[in-house]
Amino acid sequence: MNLFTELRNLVIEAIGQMAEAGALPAGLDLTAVTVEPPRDAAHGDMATNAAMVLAKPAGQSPRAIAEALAARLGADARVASVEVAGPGFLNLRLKPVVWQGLVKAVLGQGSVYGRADIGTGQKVNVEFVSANPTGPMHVGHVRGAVVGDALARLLAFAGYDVAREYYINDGGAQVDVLARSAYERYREAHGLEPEIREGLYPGDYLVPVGEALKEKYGDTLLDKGEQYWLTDVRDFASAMMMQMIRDDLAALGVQMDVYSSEKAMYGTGKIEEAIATLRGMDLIYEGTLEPPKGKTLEDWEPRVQTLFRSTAHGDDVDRPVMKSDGSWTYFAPDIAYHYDKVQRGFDQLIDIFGADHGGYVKRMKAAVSALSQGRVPLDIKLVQLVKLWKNGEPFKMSKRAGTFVTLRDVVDLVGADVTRFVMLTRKNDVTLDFDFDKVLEQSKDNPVFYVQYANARINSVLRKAVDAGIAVDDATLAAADLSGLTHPAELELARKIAEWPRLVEIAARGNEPHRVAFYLYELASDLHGLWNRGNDEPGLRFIQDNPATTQAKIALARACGVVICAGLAILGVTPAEEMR
RNA sequence: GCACCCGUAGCUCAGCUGGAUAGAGCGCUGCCCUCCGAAGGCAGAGGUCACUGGUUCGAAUCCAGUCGGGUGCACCA
Repeated sequence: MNLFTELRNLVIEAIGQMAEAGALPAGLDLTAVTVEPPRDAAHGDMATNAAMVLAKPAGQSPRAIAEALAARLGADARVASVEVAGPGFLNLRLKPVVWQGLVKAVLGQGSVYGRADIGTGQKVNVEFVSANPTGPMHVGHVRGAVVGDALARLLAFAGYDVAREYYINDGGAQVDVLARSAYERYREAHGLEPEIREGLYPGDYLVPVGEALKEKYGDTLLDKGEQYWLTDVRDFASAMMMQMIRDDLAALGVQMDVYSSEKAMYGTGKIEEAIATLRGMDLIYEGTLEPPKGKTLEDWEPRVQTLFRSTAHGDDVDRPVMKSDGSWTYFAPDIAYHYDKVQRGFDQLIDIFGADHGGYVKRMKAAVSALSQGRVPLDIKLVQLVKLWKNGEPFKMSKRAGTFVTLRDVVDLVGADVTRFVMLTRKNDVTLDFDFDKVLEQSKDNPVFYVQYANARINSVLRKAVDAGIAVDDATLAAADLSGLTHPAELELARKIAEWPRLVEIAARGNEPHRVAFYLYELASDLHGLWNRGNDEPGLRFIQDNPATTQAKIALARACGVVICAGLAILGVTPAEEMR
């Protein structure tokens, strides 16, 4: 049930009829014809640009087309009035019965209302977080985790077949550092003084790892050279770190479908295969890169390396896949990993990166473009920094991890629901201020509270109705007589509810889950507005003396609640049944 | 030097992939609670959409350039 597509179909039909009648040329391209909510409510319920879009190809003036089209649209049973406005807009007003029907439809469909099928079952892979398994997740990861997860939920709601994936960066030097750091904690567990040298990870989250190592290996690793224990300790420690990360993600309500390991790709031939494939396309060559300009590198010297001709696919310079010593760069397994995703049959890939990886975007897109022969689009969302505030000043905390604020710190302080919602109140490419005081405030300034409060009010009304002996289950409400819902304030709320499917489409097309958060705020605002008007106009209150009237009004409130819950589900936020 | 992101009300930010008189919250100003739904409500002021060109019926939105701010720039991950 999407009123906007229904009305657009009406417009398209009318244009077709005009073409048949000879009033318009046949075979016009109608893709640009839109039916949208006008920005100004005074312009009616819906507006179409059809006349303006068709004027040129039809060789007629916009107003002439608009007048003729208006006559046909006005004949439809759903349309109350049509007017030509401005440069050729057609403003439609719909009859109250249309909005009443919408409320019924929402109640009938329940949580699937708004579910779009723009995905048509296409397989999408959303890769996010992908933090190094060297410690607990910190705030910097939280935003990426929330955005990725909400995006996955949004795309699933929009009809895509979504897989959430985490790429474990366990193949590089940083896990060796982890192993050495854990080894010191292992020595510590034996009562020896740990030597946390410069460059090792000092966080005390490694203390339990040291103890676990002691439990497993006893003293057999003590006083042995690194070559004896590095591999084992590394695997052991990174596995423990991954478990911790999984727990952190779970605390945030994020569940991955697939964990892929970088290390696991070494020795399988996958990297070699991916590079060979590129080589077969003449995109791999031996060469020397120019030194970067404007940035002085003291130790720069020309080196012959194996390079990927990423410039052939839109990058600025070619990128090395092999170091001068013959080992792979980080980029090589990442190419292989993305190649693997392509081979697994995904129709679309999405990566969520931290903004500091912005320089990596073009080469990754180039690689996917080459390896999929342009078939699989890769969208990379860069997630900007989160600045933490408390008591009006930048917030630093070092509970257990050294110098950074962990995911757990944040979730423990404000809860997963608040964390998630607030992280989605900005689009991804803008920095976000996270103020611990404000996000916990119970007032209108706080969007989380505001939306939750709206849902709580709706539930409160439902409970009161039940207490009064009025049946308010969805089936009853959907079948109730809603003809009493005619007040402009009530229809305005219905209008907002009608926008939900449209919003889902827009948000999903742009991979922009934050739009859902903003929509919910607006929807809550309309609900609160209607509620407040009940103060002055008792006739607008949801609970009335007449049970039938009450049912009609509650049907509207309940429809609003259905959408709030659906929206919150996409954000991964639990709806509040009541406020405390 | 190059690339990417950002620049919208005093502040924090939305803005439907090109639509009409550019919106919201905070802050500010003025009204409104003996009571009936006030963890508030109503109304108002506040804008050269960084700047300059271009594309067209129409630009905050697309393109080019300029100016500011941020980030990243061989052999790290």
